[in-house]
Amino acid sequence: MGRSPRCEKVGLKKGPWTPEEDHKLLAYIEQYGHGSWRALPAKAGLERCGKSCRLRWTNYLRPDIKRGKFSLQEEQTIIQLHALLGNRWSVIATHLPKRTDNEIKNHWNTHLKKRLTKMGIDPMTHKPKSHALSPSQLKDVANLSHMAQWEGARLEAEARLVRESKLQVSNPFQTQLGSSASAQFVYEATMTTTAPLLPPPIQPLCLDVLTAWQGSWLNAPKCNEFPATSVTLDSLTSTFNFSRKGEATGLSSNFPDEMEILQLQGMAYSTDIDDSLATGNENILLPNFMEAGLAEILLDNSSQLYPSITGGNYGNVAGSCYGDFEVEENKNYWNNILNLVNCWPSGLPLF
DNA sequence: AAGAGTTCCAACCGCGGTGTG
DNA sequence: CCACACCGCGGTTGGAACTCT
Repeated sequence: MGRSPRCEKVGLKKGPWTPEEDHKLLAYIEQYGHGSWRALPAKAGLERCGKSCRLRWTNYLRPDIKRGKFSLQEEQTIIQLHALLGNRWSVIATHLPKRTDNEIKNHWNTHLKKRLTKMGIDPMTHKPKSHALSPSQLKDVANLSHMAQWEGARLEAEARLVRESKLQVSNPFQTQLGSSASAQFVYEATMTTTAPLLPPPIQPLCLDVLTAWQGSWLNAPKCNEFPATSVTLDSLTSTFNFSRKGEATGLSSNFPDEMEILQLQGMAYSTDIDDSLATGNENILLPNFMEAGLAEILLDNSSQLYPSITGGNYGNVAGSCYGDFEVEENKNYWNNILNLVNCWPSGLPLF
């Protein structure tokens, strides 16, 4: 059966979009919705193939897209979800409000992958490089990888449910909200606009695999033994101190965006942020992964904080034993992934 | 100032899944 | 069941922008 060529028709334009083309596409979709992408270019007066139009819309013109730098919170979420899901960018994008899968994929490939590599973590497996592990740890890692595969499959299935419920939202412009809307929002929108047939969003179970994973690290032999952790598994929030906007550990300068995300995700924080900033009341409850070491590790000045990572003399990377900093980083790294799941509020689905 | 090297990201390509007649 | 068309996804690329020497 041969697949027919798509964008190869003679006369169809390729390459960068002009403002005029953008305007045509935007105007058409706002008025009529995209409908069939195949038919859209002719109707909209564009000399492009439908596929090119779809890409331009979903990755650039959609009104709910946030552009610009990724916040630290977003980067953490990407890394944590990538550890569970791998390169399933569309699924990951459902957890990053206003970000497209293409943007996330680009950011991963150009920034995050390199930073993980520098940390001595394999960006594809999210495991420390194997030469640093003892045989018993390697065995644990193998077992837990198997469990993580199951967990990833479950999360992906839940993401599929969300996508399916989105498709049932009747208003075409609501469907254009696409990946940015939280599952709860989609569920509510669906319940108010279509027949009440959908089940409520699924509340995921605790991610036992990662608890086990962490347990394996904490029971590691002396050489790689982690110091007593300050982040307990059953502590869903922790006291987070900061002096003012952007100066806190783990918060980048676009602080309001991060709080917006936390609110979207239903994260608990006890004190009104603005009041705290104004009055100097600095104790605010935030999910504990916000204060963990990964935040600092991922900051661009990590080379000063962690000289061993970026070529300094600290630690013994070449041998079988990590330096204390790197051991701590690996522990925090997995704590963060675990916390992403454990911190998820009971009222919101993870996917 | 200029050339070389690097980074970044919008856009393209091709595959697989799914719907339809 | 088959053939085909459409859509969405992940991988890759080309060139603009930026940085370094």
